[in-house]
Amino acid sequence: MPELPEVETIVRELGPRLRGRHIVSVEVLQPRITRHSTVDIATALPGRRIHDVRRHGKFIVVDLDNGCLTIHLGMTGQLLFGSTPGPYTRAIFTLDDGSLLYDDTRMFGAIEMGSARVDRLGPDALTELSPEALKRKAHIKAVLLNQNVFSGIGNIYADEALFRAGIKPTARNISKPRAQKLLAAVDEVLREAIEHRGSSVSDYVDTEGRRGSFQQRHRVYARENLPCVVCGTPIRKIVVAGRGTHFCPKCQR
DNA sequence: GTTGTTACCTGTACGC
DNA sequence: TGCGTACAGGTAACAA
Repeated sequence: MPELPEVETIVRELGPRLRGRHIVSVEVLQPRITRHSTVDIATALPGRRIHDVRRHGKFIVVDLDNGCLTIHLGMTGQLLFGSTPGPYTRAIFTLDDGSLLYDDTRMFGAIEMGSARVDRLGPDALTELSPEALKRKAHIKAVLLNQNVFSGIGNIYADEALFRAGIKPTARNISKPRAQKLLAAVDEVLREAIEHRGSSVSDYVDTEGRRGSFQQRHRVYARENLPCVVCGTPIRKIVVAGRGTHFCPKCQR
């Protein structure tokens, strides 16, 4: 499931490969993936030149000579160079020097013209964040997952950051010192994950089909009933904000 | 405006 | 082996 570190890894690979390239044609094999687009990308994109590729939260933004294209990988989206189309290929971008496939088994991802959805997001989680933004009544885990507060954090890194900060996922209205500690943990865990090219938990791979390795460093996520790496207490799993949530009942208060 | 719940979607794991 | 069911979690839409 691509969160900020996985998308950052992909964007770093896409940039050098796409900058300056021209889009020759686009074939949309599954119309559902363009459900958010008010413009038909198959007719709008051919002939356009790619200026740059950047990221905001979990969104990939491809800057063109006449606007931009936004890609969200959802749960299972993949962008692959030099790959053969398969049963889950949802779109094929033919460029002047090759092709780029968009594969997505569950089709939670989306491709659209413009940046309407990106414009509504909160600040990127890797930028300077204000602890005041975390001052909310909802469970702190739900606050971290709220992309309008700040964008890029998903279920894995929310659990990992809360563990490092020693904060229980169900805490509410946390104090400023605790919020500052949490923001530092968010920054630390995201940067560490980027160094390891993200976490490959289900089927995340980069543009060359390679897996990340940060899942080997998870301290709580997907470690239910295993001993806490700090105190040995079994890691518990509960549901918070409708998501599987892993934490150490002793280390996190 | 804020918060919580549900739907969408399909592969995988599990029990029978 | 084959079938049915639960689960995983990204965002959007809806209800309270």
